[in-house]
Order: sequence, then structure tokens, then C-alpha cells
Amino acid sequence: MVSTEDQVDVLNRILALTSILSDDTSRSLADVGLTTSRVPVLWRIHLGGPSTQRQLADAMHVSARNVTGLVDGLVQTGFVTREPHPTDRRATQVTLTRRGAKVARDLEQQQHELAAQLFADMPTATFNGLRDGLDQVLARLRVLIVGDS
Amino acid sequence: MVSTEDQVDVLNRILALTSILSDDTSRSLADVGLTTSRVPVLWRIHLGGPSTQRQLADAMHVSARNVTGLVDGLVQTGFVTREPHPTDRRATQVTLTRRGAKVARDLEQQQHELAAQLFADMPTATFNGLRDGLDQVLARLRVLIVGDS
DNA sequence: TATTGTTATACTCTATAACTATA
DNA sequence: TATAGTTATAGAGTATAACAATA
Repeated sequence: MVSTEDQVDVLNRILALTSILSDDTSRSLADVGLTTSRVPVLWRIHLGGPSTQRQLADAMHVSARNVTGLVDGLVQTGFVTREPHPTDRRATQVTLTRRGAKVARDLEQQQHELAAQLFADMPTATFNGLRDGLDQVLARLRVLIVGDS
Repeated sequence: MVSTEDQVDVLNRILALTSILSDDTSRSLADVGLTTSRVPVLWRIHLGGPSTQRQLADAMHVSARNVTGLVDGLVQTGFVTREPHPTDRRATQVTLTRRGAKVARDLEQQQHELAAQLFADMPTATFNGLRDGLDQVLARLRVLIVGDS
């Protein structure tokens, strides 16, 4: 049986990992003029093409007001533009600029590089053990969260 | 050999875990009137006893101004008090109220419960695999980060 | 009437710089 | 002269509510 201490210890490692990763990504993003809050906007459009602000708000589970602010920031820093929606004159379509598209591709590339650095030369058994453990924890977390809401 | 796709896949699971855990803890904290930024202040004092704001700022790697704001919030919501420092009249000592101390103990308890829920009935082999994988990843991340700064 | 996005307002978190009181 | 903490100022991120334009 796994002791309570060991369980708390592993949870603390997960939290430490969380904290280090988020600090690290914040710094990298600042280097290219982005923030952690704005990246999901860029990412959605990168993956799914031009999007209305309403669609972004729904996808990100934030208020319409918040999206207005995030898009304002991305427009000012040159990552996206607001274009008229082709059929609905109430809506705007948020579109990547050339620079925005390039930075999105770069972010994708950097994620691959980080993965390579974290797992390079890791024994396959260790890697698979990590993956299986993460799967189990994620499955349990999803049950807990869904049980809440 | 582990494929690049699998590596990116596992990194994405770590990021998903990060995101779910932080959303979940934010909600729990809001229930007791706390925020993620204020918790580290409470936690430090819970673990190390009364502290000056300067010590808090250094430990948390944030500005003195920021600590003033965090302590203001914790005072207003009844978790801590500012007391005169016994020997240095420039400094204030931040101390837990009875309620603050109780909530800190509750948070500790809740963390144990979360650990139990995440790992309950997990086969020892899976648990150990997860722990070993996390250890390796943390070690590599620390090398990468130290290499940066 | 309902929906899209903005303006108005407010609160939290964060920072730098100037300043006060003390060491 | 140096240090502890505050005030002044600023910007990002978040929210709700009221409103304008359009569906």
C-alpha cells in the first residue's frame, strides 16, 4: 500500500512542476510580446481559423468583456486584426496577422522542443510509467471535477 | 525509442493536469474567501511563524509593493493582522488570526484529501512509475531553467 | 426579442519610483 | 547611508451591468 505521506509527496511534485512550467512559459512569452492570457486567443485562431469574439469567449469560458480586452491587446501588439464578419454585421472576425501566424507556429515548435528536452534519452519504461500514471490521475481528476459541477 | 508525437502528447497531459488543478484550487479557495496569490502568504506564516513583509517579499520573489497589497487584502478579509515588530520599529510582523490559522490547517487537510482521492487504490507499480517519471522531468526542467538564468 | 460587442465601473495582481520613518 | 513599508501611478486580467447596433 502507498502511504499518505508518499501520496502528498507526489501531489507536491505535480504542483512544483506546474509552478516551474508556468513561470518558464510566462518568461518565454514575454520575450515575444505575449502574455499567458492572450495566448489561448492566438492558439484558437491558429488551430481553427478566424473567429468571432463571441466564439472565443464561449470556448475560453470567459466574459465577452474580457475577450474585448484581450483582443484589444493583441491588436495593439500586432498579432491579430478585427475584420468585419462576412454575414453578421454585429460581429467581428478576429484574424491573425502574418506576424501572429508566424509566432503561433513558433510556439508550436517550441513546445515540441520542450517535450524533446524533457524526455530525451528517457528509458521507455520510465516514459510509459509516467504516461500511465498521468492518465490515471487525469481520469480521476475529471471524475472529481464533474462530480462537483 | 519514444516518438516525438508521444513526447508532445505526454507534455500536453502535464499541461492539462496543470490547468485542471489550478482551476479547481481557485474555485475551492474562492469558497473560503482566498485567492491563489494570497495563499502563499498564509502558507509561509502557517509554516514558519510571524513574518515581516520584507521576508515575505524575498521568499515569494515579488515586490514589496505587491506584498503590501496582498497583506491589505488578507487583513480586510480577516486572515492576518499587522503587529509591531518587537525590535525593529520600521518593520511590521504579519501574524495569523485564529481564523487564518484554522483555514491554513484546513487547506493542509484538503491537500491530503485531494492526494488520497487522486491516488486511492492506484496499483503501487503505477504510482511508483508516476513518481519516478515526475522526478526525472523535474530534474531535467531544473537543469533547463538554471541553464537559462 | 435576442445577440454581438462596447462603455462604464470595480476589484485583484503586478511593477517601478518617490517618499517617510527608522536603523 | 541603507532598509521597511507606504503612496503614487500604471498596466493586465477579470467580472457585472447598461447600452448601441444588428439579427
